[in-house]
Amino acid sequence: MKFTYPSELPVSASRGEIEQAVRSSQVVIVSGQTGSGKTTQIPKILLQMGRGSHGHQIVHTQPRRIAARTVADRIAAELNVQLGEEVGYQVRFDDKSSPATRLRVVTDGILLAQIQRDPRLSAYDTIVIDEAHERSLNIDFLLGYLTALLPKRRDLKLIITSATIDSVKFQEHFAKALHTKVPVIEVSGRTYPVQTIYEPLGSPPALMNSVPGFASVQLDPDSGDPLETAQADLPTAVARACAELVIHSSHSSGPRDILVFAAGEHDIHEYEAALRHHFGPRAEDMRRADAIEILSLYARLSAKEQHRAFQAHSHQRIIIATNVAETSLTVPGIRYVVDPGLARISRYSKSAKVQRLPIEPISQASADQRAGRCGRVADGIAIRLYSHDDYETRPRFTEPEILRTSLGSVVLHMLSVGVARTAQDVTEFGFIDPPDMKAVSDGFNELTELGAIDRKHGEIRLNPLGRKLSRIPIDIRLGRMILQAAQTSTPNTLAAVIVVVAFLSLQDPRERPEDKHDEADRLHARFEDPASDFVSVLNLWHYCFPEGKSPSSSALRKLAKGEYLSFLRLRQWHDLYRQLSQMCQQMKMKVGEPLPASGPNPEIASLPLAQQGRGSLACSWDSDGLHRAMLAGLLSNIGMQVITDPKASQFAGLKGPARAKAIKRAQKRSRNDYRGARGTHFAIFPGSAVVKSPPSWIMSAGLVETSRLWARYCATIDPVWAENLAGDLCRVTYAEPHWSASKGAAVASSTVLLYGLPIVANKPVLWGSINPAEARDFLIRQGLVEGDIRQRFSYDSFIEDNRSILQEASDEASKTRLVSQAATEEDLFDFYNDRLPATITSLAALAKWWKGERAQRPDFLTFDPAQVDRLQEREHSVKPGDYPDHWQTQGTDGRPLSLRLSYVYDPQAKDDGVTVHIPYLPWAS
DNA sequence: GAGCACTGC
Repeated sequence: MKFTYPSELPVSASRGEIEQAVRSSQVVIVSGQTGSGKTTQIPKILLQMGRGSHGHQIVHTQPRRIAARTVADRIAAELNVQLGEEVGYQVRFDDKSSPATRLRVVTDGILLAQIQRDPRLSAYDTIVIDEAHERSLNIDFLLGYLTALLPKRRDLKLIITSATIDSVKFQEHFAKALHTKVPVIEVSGRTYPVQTIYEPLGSPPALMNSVPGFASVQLDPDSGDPLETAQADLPTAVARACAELVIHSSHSSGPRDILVFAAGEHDIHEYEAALRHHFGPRAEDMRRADAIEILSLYARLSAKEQHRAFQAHSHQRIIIATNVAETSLTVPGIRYVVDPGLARISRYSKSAKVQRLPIEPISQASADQRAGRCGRVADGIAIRLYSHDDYETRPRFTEPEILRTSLGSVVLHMLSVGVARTAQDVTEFGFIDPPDMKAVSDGFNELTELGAIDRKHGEIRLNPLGRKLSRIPIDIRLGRMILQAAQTSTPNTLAAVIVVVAFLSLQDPRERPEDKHDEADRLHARFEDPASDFVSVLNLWHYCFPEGKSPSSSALRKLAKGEYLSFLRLRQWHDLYRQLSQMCQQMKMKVGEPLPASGPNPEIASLPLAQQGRGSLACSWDSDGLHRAMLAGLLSNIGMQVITDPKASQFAGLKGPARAKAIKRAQKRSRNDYRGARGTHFAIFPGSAVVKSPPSWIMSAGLVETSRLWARYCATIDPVWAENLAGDLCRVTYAEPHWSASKGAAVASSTVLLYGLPIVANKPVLWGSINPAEARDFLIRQGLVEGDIRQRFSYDSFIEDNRSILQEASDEASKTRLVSQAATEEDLFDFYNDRLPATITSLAALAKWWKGERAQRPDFLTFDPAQVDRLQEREHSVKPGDYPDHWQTQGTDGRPLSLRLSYVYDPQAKDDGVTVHIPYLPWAS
């Protein structure tokens, strides 16, 4: 290794200071703007100091994969070593490191994952967290974890690099937590000055006014709009700012491209239309000498379309971009920036528990970052389309992500590493900005919904499912689907679920180029399944990866090109599928093959690369199994269709065909309206195939609120599936309890509610069982729905005694109580006793028979005679999904044996859950 | 009838 430090990089001058700080302190903060060279030079300084040796490494984290690769590449080149030897990198699917590696550049997610295996991070003696000011969930978790770890590992050094303004916050945090001095080393940037100009809506053209003689310059000779035109809206304000900058550029030399920031795709189109209107032929005819090329840039664009912004070009350019251009992508040659000051920010709604994407004013830090994008090649100018006062009143920083997302995965991670056992542990963990109690308890609730945790005496612990879940490197809801699929007996269902889960964790590989929407839609429609977007996904998979194998790169590239699919994302999809299925195999799950549901769709069969002969294969996984497994992760994303007929008054002003058309549209719209969990309302996203004929019940993989609450990918479900999966999340209400002479039983109508949705409605319940799932099951299975049970229970007296009370009970709660009391153990006993096979003469035989019953009905309470003593405890808390029972049989000694379980409604119980008293009496007659 | 950007054992 050869250590040289380019003298033109500002950080080189601070080398001595940095070395000194790292020697004397455990935590060092290096702050500096882009271009200071801190990212590449600091690791070199550390290596030269001798860190990253004696069996320990230096780990350097980057927020993005590409960055991790390129940083490692550049450092290796500067040190003149082979990449993968002393300097290596590790990102998902790609590990270029060796035993000789002393410096490992990784994404922050990789380091986070390593904590699980190696909680003390003993592989490292130095950790560099780069770009800490981005404050992503991963970075905040890492910094929080390291806050707790550093006192236990005095030999471990932490270097944080960040933008200047954030460094104070990091310094204060670590100084306070570790009771030491935390040096901050300021490194100047190597950027050009940027002039910031404020032009709020309706104001005169400030840039031109600052240049004598320009005030009356025409925006463009062809459009005839003078610059003074008061701009009432953002698109015209954007156009005027660009016009000013174009004029400015014509009077100066050097780069002249303009970067316009927009909040989203919709805004991009609006700005583009305004710009084309203003620049007229100059924006159309690229053969003109003064042509202006208008491009857009956002993440969902195809690779080819994105690439255009980075290609060399001769004419002036205006690039309209979303936030991708703020941090992830650096557009070269930008001299000017136009910043309307808005962005879509992801927020988590605490009341509705859904993700929201509102358009909000950006923070000062974000505005400065945007302005900084034009100072990289020459003196720049940034025009802000809001006032200086507006800027001053904005928040200093964008709220860190940890305060804006659901915390389920953070909590899961903390439980699995063992740093938290209560919600308080989480809020008191060393986070720089600790989330509040409400957000944390929501995180715990999410884990409860997924069945990942058990609560005991105020302490929360991961159960086996939760422990497995924490090992699966994907979103926890998606991980839950995998674990559920692993439990189902149908072969190959797990493989199908993995295909879908992998799809859902990546960007959709289906592309829709702006000018070819229709053709792309038409081609993609071949894969559509009208009832489930997830089956569509599988159809796409079978088309792209017949036989489950990835075709050669060139074949896949060719296929992708003609089908409006992204080659890169298809490959990522396949990579992730492989990673997940290998992992499942390691966790001893039977994966199988994701074979087509029912042979190829005839449409698909006619396509060139289609797998012929699939039709002869029997269905290898069942569609119900796939959807049931997925539902385990999506319980709070179910929706019930609400049809409200449009009112005539809505069409009062319309006549004839126009009226008919409006009514039809309103009717269609009214069918796409769903009541979701916790009183929310949502609609199927127009891109989903399910929207064409909205089913009465759906589940959705992802609810996001923008213009309204949209369900992105959907599938039809049978809501009854949710009942067993939800367990004690379900609430049961009873109505109309009465004595039915024909059925010979107390009968009530029960409704099972999940998050306020009636997943099982108006089902008759016999004996007022508190477990309507069982009762319903019984009624159907035993053919008792129409009621042929002879009246032989001892209900008469109970009903006689309580008839008036039952009829008078007005509120649901008291009805519930009464009906529950109606279920006495005698009734259960009689019923079951009648069904016991005569051959049973001992508890062991009873258990055997019972086991057979359970095989068919897996939610039965486990009954093991060996555990009988345990049941003698006076009180047990039993989930409604469990099935306590009541048995009597004869022992080998001829004496009757009985296990009696009875329900007792407990009005004192805080939850709607039911406390069950289980007196166990091996009867001695 | 239309959604910001990242990331993982």
